[in-house]
Amino acid sequence: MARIKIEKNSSRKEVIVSKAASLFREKGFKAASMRDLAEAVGVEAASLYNHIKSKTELLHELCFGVANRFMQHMDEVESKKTSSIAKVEELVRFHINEMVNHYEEVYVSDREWKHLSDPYLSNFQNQRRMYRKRFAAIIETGIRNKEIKSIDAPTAVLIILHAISGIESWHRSTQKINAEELTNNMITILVGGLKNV
Amino acid sequence: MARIKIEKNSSRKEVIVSKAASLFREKGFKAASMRDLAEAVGVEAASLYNHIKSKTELLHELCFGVANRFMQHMDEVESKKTSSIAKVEELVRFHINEMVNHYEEVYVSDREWKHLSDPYLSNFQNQRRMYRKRFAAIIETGIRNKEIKSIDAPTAVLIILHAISGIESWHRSTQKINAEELTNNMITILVGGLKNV
DNA sequence: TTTCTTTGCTAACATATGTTAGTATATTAT
DNA sequence: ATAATATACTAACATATGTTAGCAAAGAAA
Repeated sequence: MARIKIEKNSSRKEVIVSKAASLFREKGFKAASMRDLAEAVGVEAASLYNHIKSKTELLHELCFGVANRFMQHMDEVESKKTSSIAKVEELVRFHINEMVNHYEEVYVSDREWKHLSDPYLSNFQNQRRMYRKRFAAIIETGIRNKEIKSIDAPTAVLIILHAISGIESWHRSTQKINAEELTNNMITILVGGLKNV
Repeated sequence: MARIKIEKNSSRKEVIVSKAASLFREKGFKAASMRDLAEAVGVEAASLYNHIKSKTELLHELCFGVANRFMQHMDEVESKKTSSIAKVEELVRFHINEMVNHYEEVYVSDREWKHLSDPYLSNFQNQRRMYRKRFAAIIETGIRNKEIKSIDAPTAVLIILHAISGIESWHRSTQKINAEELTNNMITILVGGLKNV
């Protein structure tokens, strides 16, 4: 009888969630079927329901898992006593790092959250809005301090976040430059583009 | 009997394609059903098939319509005898403009092309790859001329294109700054981040 | 071993979905 | 007015999909 293989310190549910991430990334949430997922996991579709409640639950887990990590990091950054530009750089580095190392989950959370349903949907949207507001506030402080060019802070946030999500293309490209070089290039352009000379 | 209303100089098919764009943008290609589309158009689902061949055809029309406009613009830019940085700026302005004024189509083309099927899929992917290569080539020339910072050109392209696709968030935000201001801010950060000082 | 719990399987369901057939009704051309 | 064409409608189909019910087998606990 087939059985879901687990690594040490991981539940069967975690295996399913992880496979779901890569499937949702590849095909999109709607287009990825539970039968696809079952096959990826090596089991029949019905068997998945011994471990999860529903397909949507998989999306919850992924989206809120990612959102929580970012929120927690934001807390940490805000509490530091560094310059605004340093904070921005740290946020950017964290985003890049997450996108490089937890590609599938972050990507899915970013692109597929639309398919959440209330109350999760509203909750997620609020978190997202809050995160961006806090990011923008840091930039605004930087502008007042003359560390950062005088630009519209929400626009800057929007540019930064979306630019980073472009790492998706990097992941799929055949001749990748290495991750460190990628990070440095992104910092140069994004943070460099903000800095007051 | 219900009838699809058309404006002057537009076919019924164009009305359908346009409504499809906004539906695909809102719900995603897979999640948007032909019945949804029919309702948006004001007609029964089966009636749509007097004008279109299939649901996928709608996606073709949208994706290739957008891709062709960008390709043609790239031809124009390349043939100009301006500096590299000016070319980059013109490309960026065009992208922003398209994203602001043809939001739905551009967005759908950007996010939903995965659901094309071969041979269209490969064709689209090739066009996309080509476009980016040509964009990167312009940046590389700029680097050799010392107009542009010494960075990895493909990474720069990736950042620029994805940053612009972030205009999606701007479109949905309640308190939008105006389009011109948005453009200027984006140019400042993106082109400013590239320029050699 | 015996009992209990976990995990898997087959079968089936209800529903949603893209699409086609066949027919009726407008609109346009003769 | 008549014929021809374009457009719409109802009904139905085949298929895909999320999920549940009921049972079997495997592993852990006693």
